[in-house]
Amino acid sequence: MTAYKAAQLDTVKPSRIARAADDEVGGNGDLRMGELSDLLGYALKRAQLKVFDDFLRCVSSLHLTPAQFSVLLLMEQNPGRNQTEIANALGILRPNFVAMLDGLESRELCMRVRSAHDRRSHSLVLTDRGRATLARAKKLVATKHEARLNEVLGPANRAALLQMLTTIAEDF
Amino acid sequence: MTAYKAAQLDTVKPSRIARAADDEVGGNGDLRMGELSDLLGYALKRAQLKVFDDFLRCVSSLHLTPAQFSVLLLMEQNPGRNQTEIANALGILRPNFVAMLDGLESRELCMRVRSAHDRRSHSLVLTDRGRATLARAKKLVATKHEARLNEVLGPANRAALLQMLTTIAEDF
DNA sequence: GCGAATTTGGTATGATTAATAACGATTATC
DNA sequence: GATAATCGTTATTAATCATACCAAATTCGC
Repeated sequence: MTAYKAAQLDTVKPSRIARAADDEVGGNGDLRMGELSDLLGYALKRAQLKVFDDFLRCVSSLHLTPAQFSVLLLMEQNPGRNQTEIANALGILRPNFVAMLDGLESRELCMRVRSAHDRRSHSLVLTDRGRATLARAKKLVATKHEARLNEVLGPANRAALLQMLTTIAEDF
Repeated sequence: MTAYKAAQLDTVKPSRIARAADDEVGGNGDLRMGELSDLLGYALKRAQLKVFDDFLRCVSSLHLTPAQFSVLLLMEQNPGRNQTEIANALGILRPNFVAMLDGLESRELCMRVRSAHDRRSHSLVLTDRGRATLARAKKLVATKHEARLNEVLGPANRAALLQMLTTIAEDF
């Protein structure tokens, strides 16, 4: 089946597949990881930590966290939206979004602008500096961070991985 | 290449692949997610949150978090190891592991036993109740949690996903 | 042997993230 | 025009993660 073929994609360290089922050591000392090696959630979390760590390294010169980067990206893609909309789109709770915006605004990367039609809400817009910083961040992410993932996984595997993760996030 | 073939595994909601490159809405209201949809780290985190959430649901009757489950698993696979060894294997810092063990021990799922050879260290062992709870947890995880992932992804995709995540966690 | 350095479990503490309740100002509803 | 809902915000708590440090026990160098 095409399905089984996927399981043996060989650009991804085939040696790992050959591990005996019950004496994996997962790189940690010499402890047996047992069925932990087959737990998707465990692998998911470890991978996520590594990827976030690499992201931070790659854009460290701009002092942007993954969360901040995603906020700036959404502002660029959706100029004029208010805090609730941006926060909701990212799964950030509105109260927690306030301090985050304070930080970005104090660095003059974005601005809260009182909306004319609804004077309760703040339209969020990038400043010129914000746009410039975002552009530089995008370049760093593409050429350093994602490029590295492409090396390790191969472009096709990376695409397949992204698709499966999106599927889990949306249809699970 | 076999690589490209992986990218079009079609058991995983092929409709998602067809999205236009620049007006994805990611399920959130109607905001444009932009290049966020192509950020592996973003997809990784969202998927991880969903999976952990489902894990919690599936084993809620046993009141076990993913972290607690992994600790019990490692105790079973490596009986008699001390706190430092178990914590290190899971990437838990020793100070933070203390309260965690306090919780498990107070529920009589495991015990700290003074080692005879080295009276500083505590050998960690599962109690009978701990073994029983772990067995039930394993069953719930396999038949509810991982089974659900198998449904959404298909078994082969699930295996490929697990392998790629492990690759990232280990060789990145 | 003996003193110095190391290791183990533990405490205290701080930073970060995540979640809930509530409030003033504004807008929408009826 | 009174009531309800929404927006940004504050306050607060819980959970997670990290660092520095301590006493007891062990190991190492000599």
